[in-house]
Amino acid sequence: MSKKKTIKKKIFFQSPKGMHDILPGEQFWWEKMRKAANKVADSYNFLRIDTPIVETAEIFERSGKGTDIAEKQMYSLKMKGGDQLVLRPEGTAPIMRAYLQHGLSKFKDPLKLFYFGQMFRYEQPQQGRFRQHNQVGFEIIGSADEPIYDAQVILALFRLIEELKIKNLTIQINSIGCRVCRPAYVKKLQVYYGGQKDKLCRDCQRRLKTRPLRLLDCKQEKCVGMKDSAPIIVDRICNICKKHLKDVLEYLDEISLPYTLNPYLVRGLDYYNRTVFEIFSESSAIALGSGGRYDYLSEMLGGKKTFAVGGSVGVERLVETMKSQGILGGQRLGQKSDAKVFLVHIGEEAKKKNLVLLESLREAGIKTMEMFGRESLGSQMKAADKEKAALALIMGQKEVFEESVIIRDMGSGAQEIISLKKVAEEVKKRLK
RNA sequence: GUGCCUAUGGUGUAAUGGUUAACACUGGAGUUUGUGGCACUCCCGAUACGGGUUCGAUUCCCGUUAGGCACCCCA
Repeated sequence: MSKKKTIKKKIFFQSPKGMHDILPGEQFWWEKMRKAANKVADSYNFLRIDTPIVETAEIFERSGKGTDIAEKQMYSLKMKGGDQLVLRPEGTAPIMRAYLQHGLSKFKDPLKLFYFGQMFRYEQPQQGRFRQHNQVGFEIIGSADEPIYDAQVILALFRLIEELKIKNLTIQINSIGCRVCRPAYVKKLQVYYGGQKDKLCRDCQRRLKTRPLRLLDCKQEKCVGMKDSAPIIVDRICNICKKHLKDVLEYLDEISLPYTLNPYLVRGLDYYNRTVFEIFSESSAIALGSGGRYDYLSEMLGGKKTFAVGGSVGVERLVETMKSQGILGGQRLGQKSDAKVFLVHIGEEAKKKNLVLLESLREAGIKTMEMFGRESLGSQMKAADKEKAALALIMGQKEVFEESVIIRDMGSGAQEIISLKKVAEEVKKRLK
């Protein structure tokens, strides 16, 4: 092995597992995401909120009690003073924390908030699952548990995904009841499954105690068969919850959103009550977005009773879906600049003058490209061609002396000499 | 955390238990220091890492790391 090689190997690093660089060639989709999120938020008047990327561990320990997200998948940081901070694994609890901390209930009721930020979960990466990922979320927080808010959150998420031209969306929706009626249902479920415990898969035998609702969406064959005659949650919830669900569905009907009532849908986080939902596109089995009502979260965080509903979409999943559905939005994938003017210099003096020319074009609002590192005219022209420039501005010794520049139409090859003073004007005229 | 599969230049692919690891694209220089597209020439650039078997390993074996898929879980 040569010396050169060993040096190279030593400085070889890669991004941490499950975390990715977003390279220039991909920024196009991300920009599209940001624009779509801002547009939808703006048109429904959701106000942007940003919370720190780290929070006190206890926020998630309380809000995510009993879930893998809070108990196994958090990146935790031990501070010098001894307190524990964690990289946020989800966006809702921090927002509720901010809502309570700043007394945002005084600001507006209900308060509609949205966010776009990074979340961290320590888990095995696979398709659509990363250790660092981005979510866009919408939350409606206030003093009333109006079912129309549930519909509004779903609507906003749905429109956001639609805005990205992702096709054939469906919404799966369910109600998981409230404090009053859910425990009775869970008990019935445990009795039903408990009676035939040995027929269950090993995971489900464990879940029977810890997370009985999860039995309903187990994918193991033997468990799937049993769920058909299992008690159905929407039949067992209390009348108030039933009414709430019915109203949500009616609102969705009113705005013609395509939903399916899925009695087996349950959610990961325990702060949810009543409405839970997930949004899918035809092409993938993983949810693009999800959410639900979380009327108990504020109390779990030590605040007073506050009603809330919210949901989020996974940005990486949306980008992935856009790619797989061939959604490019018209522009080339590559890093081609959209600048149309290429500055070419011949010689040192011309290079200096081009720096000045570049500035005056910038002041005139004209985007330019150049390759100051290249010296030969030929290779600069080649570059101008490759970058698909419409015009080349060529400056040589003669032009420096005459305070002029050659303007060349890259399409026709026609060129003429014009005075430096008139360049900006002429370029603008030609680009029209 | 568990299971299965994978790992060759920046990208996509070849090949081999034995000389200098091949091809295409991309990138750079030139043919053409006052003019691009085509063409031609040249150049940069790789066997993920660490062990083992062997006279010899990029190839076979083990471990690690990373990636993919599935489970768990979840956006």
